[in-house]
Amino acid sequence: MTDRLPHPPRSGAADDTLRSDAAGNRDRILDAARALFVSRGPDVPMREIARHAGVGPATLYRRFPTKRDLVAEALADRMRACRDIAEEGLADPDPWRGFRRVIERICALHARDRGLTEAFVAGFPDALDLAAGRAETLRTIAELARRAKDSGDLRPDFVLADLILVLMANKGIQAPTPAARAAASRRFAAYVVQAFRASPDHTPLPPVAGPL
Amino acid sequence: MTDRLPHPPRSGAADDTLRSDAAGNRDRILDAARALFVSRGPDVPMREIARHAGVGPATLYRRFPTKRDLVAEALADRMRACRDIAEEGLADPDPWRGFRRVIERICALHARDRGLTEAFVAGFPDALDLAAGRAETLRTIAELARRAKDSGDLRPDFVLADLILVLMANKGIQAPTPAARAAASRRFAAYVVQAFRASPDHTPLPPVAGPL
DNA sequence: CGTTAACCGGACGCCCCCGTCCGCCTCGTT
DNA sequence: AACGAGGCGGACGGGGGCGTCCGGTTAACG
Repeated sequence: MTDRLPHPPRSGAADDTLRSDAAGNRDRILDAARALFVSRGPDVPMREIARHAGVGPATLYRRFPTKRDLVAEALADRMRACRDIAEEGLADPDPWRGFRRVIERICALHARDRGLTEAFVAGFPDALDLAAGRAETLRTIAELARRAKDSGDLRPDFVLADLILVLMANKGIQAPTPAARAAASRRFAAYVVQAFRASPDHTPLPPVAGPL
Repeated sequence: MTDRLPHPPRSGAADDTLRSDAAGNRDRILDAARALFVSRGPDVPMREIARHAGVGPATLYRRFPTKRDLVAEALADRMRACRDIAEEGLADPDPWRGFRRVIERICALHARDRGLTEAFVAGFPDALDLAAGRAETLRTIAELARRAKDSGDLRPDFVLADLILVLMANKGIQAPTPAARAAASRRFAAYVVQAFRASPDHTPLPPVAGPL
């Protein structure tokens, strides 16, 4: 109980006390995972990622015991991109233009790999990095939405859950090639922006949650 | 070549020269398939459907050699419902109101079971019944859209592919319970209607297909 | 340059799903 | 009542993904 451990219990963060080959493999695994998530969706077998990275399955599982760990690490920078997009939108002097660009850019980002959308929708509570990034992004967008409502451009009955709704819907868009999917998502985002825009005749929106 | 066959080559339609127990089993298989497609999505294993119907796997496979056959037969009435919805919309004296109702009702229908959406999006060329129903539905909606554009209520840059886009997006909507999914889809459909409505400031829409 | 501990990947066993074959059973008819 | 064609479901072999163990290998350090 009182023994001093030869290695301090590795904190959750990426341990940089990794042997050089191990670190290289780790990076290659992450690269392969990112590439495959984009090209073949988030359901690629772990095996496939390992093969593509040129390592054995054991190495992959040792470094990332569960697929969620791998996804979390692989998607960390995308999540940061989401945060940046939201903050750039908030920085726009015109709240509505900022909001609009946020919708367009986030849809485009999420059209690239759907794993990010899953992280956003489910917001899995493990993977703290992702959850934190998600929360901060949503907070920023909420503030942006408030300002856009105040300026009278965003419809007042918009709620933040509608953004999740749009991202889920965006995830459903399929196309034979990544380029086609991007184009379809772009058009979809344009429609969404139109739908969110305030309009003199505001037919009331159905409630977010169904009747209890 | 000139022999008269004891049984005429069974036409693609459901053969009614089926022994009574076989017919009963066939119906129970279809009921089980419909129920499971709704409650657990279109990816339920064939085994599960057979178990739920109280028959063995062989019986299921004998009656429906491929899963696509089963899906086609199970979804035939939903597809008919789509057709009816479209025609009722076309019958509405106000084209825009008809169009709007078609969007709402078709989204609701497709929110119930996603298998129908797959049939609509992919429009698989086997399963002739489904393909025919899909084609007729789309033709009717195209005509309705033309009228709604003429009346100035539907934005002129709407194309029929946008309906497919919306259905794909609708398919992406997830929720813990069927009721919640229905509610979310309802709200989504309302947004879509708003997006499709003609507006004085028509910011140009991104093209349907991306740059070549 | 030698030692050692960490790392590597091939191989294993498990489970689930798929599609098919075969011996028994049952409906429909004579 | 008895027959036979058609139907039935249990059982089989194949394939693929998953998560883990172990003997060989290699980086790191004295």
